[in-house]
Amino acid sequence: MTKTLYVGNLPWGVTEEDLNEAFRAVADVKSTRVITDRETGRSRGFGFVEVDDEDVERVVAAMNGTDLGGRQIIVNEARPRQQRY
DNA sequence: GTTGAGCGTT
Repeated sequence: MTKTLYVGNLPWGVTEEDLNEAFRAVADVKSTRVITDRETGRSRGFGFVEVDDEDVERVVAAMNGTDLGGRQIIVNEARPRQQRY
């Protein structure tokens, strides 16, 4: 099973490859997704990383607050997509 | 060519 991680506070130039390279050092990254603006195509400055659910806590502990592309990224378990508070 | 808290596309 896999779980999704929310990755925020990203620099504008960061890509899925950057996330993959950064997170693959800590866990087996299933997939990465950087949210880009649907209309303009520019990065929104955050993304999602999918890893094995048993690795989620380790990845958060290892990557949250670390530097990526010059900024300290925010790593946390993502919320369900449908629910919107 | 810009921006800076946030939670993604069917």
